[in-house]
Parts: sequence; C-alpha cells; structure tokens
Amino acid sequence: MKKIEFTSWHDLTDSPYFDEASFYETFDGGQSFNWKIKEEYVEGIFLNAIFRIKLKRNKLVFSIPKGLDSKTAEKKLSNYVANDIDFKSIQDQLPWRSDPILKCSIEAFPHLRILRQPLNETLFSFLCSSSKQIPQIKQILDLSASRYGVNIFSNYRSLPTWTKLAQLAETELKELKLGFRSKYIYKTAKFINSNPSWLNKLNDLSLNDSKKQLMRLPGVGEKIADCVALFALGKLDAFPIDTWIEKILIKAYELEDFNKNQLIRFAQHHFGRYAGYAQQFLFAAARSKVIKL
DNA sequence: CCGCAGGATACTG
DNA sequence: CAGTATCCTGCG
Repeated sequence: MKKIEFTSWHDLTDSPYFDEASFYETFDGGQSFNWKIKEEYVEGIFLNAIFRIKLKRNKLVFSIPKGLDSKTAEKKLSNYVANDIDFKSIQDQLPWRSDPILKCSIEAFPHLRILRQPLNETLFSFLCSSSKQIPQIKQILDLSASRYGVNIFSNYRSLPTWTKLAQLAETELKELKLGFRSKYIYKTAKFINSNPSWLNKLNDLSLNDSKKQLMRLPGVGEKIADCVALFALGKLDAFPIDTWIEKILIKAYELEDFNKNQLIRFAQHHFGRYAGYAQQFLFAAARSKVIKL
C-alpha cells in the first residue's frame, strides 16, 4: 500500500465564513457522517474525491491527494458547502425576531450551514442511521466502505454504490453490523437497481412529493425522508423531527399536546420556507446545551 | 400507542 | 466485572 501524499493547503474561492463552532457542527453535527475529525483538519470522501478541510482565518482551505486536479476538486467542494447561497438572507428570513429560542440558537452557531450532499450516499447513510448514535453510524459506514466501497486512491474507499449493494446477499449485509437494517438496505438496493432513474427524478419533485416517494422504500419513515430531502435534495423547508427536536418543541416551545404531524405543521408554519435551517440551529443548540431541556 | 429490533455505551451492584 | 438500563426510529 503506497503512502499517500497530500498537496499544500489551497484557499477555497468564495469560501463561506465559519467560526470554529459552526464549522465543526456543519461537518460533524447531525447532517453528515462523512467526516473524520483529526487534530488539524477534517477528512472525508464524497463524489469519489478525497478532501482534507480546515479553517484558515475563518475561511475554508483544502488539501487533496497529490496528482489529482485541484480545480475539479474545488468545484465539487464549492457546491458541497453551498457557497452560492445567500446565507445571510436565509438566516434573516427565519423568525428569530419573534422567537427568542431560535435567536439564541443562531447566536451560538451563527455560521452553521446545510451541506449539499450526494443523494445516493445520503440515502444509504440515513438508512443505516435509524436507532443508532452518531459514532455507531460512522462505524457501520466505515465498515461498508472498506468491504464494498469504491476504491478511490490507495486505501481510501467511498461508500458502496447501490449497484454494488444490490449484488450483495442479505447475509453479507448483516455482517456490516446493520442488524435489522440489513433487510431495508437489501430491498432498497434491489428497488433502486430495477428502477434506475427513480433516484434522480426525486430532484424535480416538491418536498411532499419527494417524501412520498422516499417513504415507499422499506426503512424510510418520515424522519429519514425529511433528512434525505433536506440534506441531499436541497428542500430547505424539510423539518426532520428526531428525539432532540421533539424534545425542543415539546419543552422549550411548550407544545406538550402536539403529536408528530401537528409538530411538523407547526414547524412549517412557524419557521417557514427555510424551516430546515431552523431545525439545524435548534438541533445544534440543544445538543450543546445552549437550549436547556 | 406499544413493543420489538440490535449493538454500543453508560450505569449498578 | 457481569449484568442491566438506555439510546434511537421504522414497523406491525
């Protein structure tokens, strides 16, 4: 195994601005399981490319394996961090003026953003995520990549493709510590494989229609459908309700008598077209104990 | 609305 | 150090 060498640090053109807390919450919060946290940088693979990323004077700088085209890599990264969105305007359109809980959440992570993650990888990751905590999810994904992933460079492997997954036996999936999720992955892989254009068509649908489609898959309930819609389909009005968010709404927003559907409807009315961003701010704030529950 | 699924992690005795 | 509770979400 040849030792891999990385380039020196490149500035990312038009990089978003990050403070330290927002940077780590963006790359290692609830939205992505892709990044390994090292002393000096975070390292991860997406779209068949390997990246090291860190902050330099509040902007992103990146390094890739030597010998690869840094312009191509830079384009991928720019899109991944959504450097073209008007982040300030999105933030300003959230109802923080009338919502002190949201206001203090945003103040704690003022530059937290939502990444644009590849659809196939995001669907796989979140199918693996149900009833698991983040370190365990990362472990499953690591194991899946090292066994069945695409060899990118040296010993770096990306997550397995759906085509590859469709070729695996259910017993082989079980060995990835997927537990009862192996059945979901197995059936979903077969479905995607026999409906090759199905995944990409999701991009053209509204939030509700894309969720309906996603929830046809075994193992995809409303929460996971919302995550995929928000993190991979760019539906910024999606509002995934996990146990943290549920706790926040019930306790901090005092919505004791609301059921799941009523909570989602409340969130979409109250937070509006960028409800997904509100969700990320609240989630980060609750986990870091900025909001007390 | 409840209980199960499963593997790690955090407690208890 | 063995045993037990807890976490977490789709599904029947």
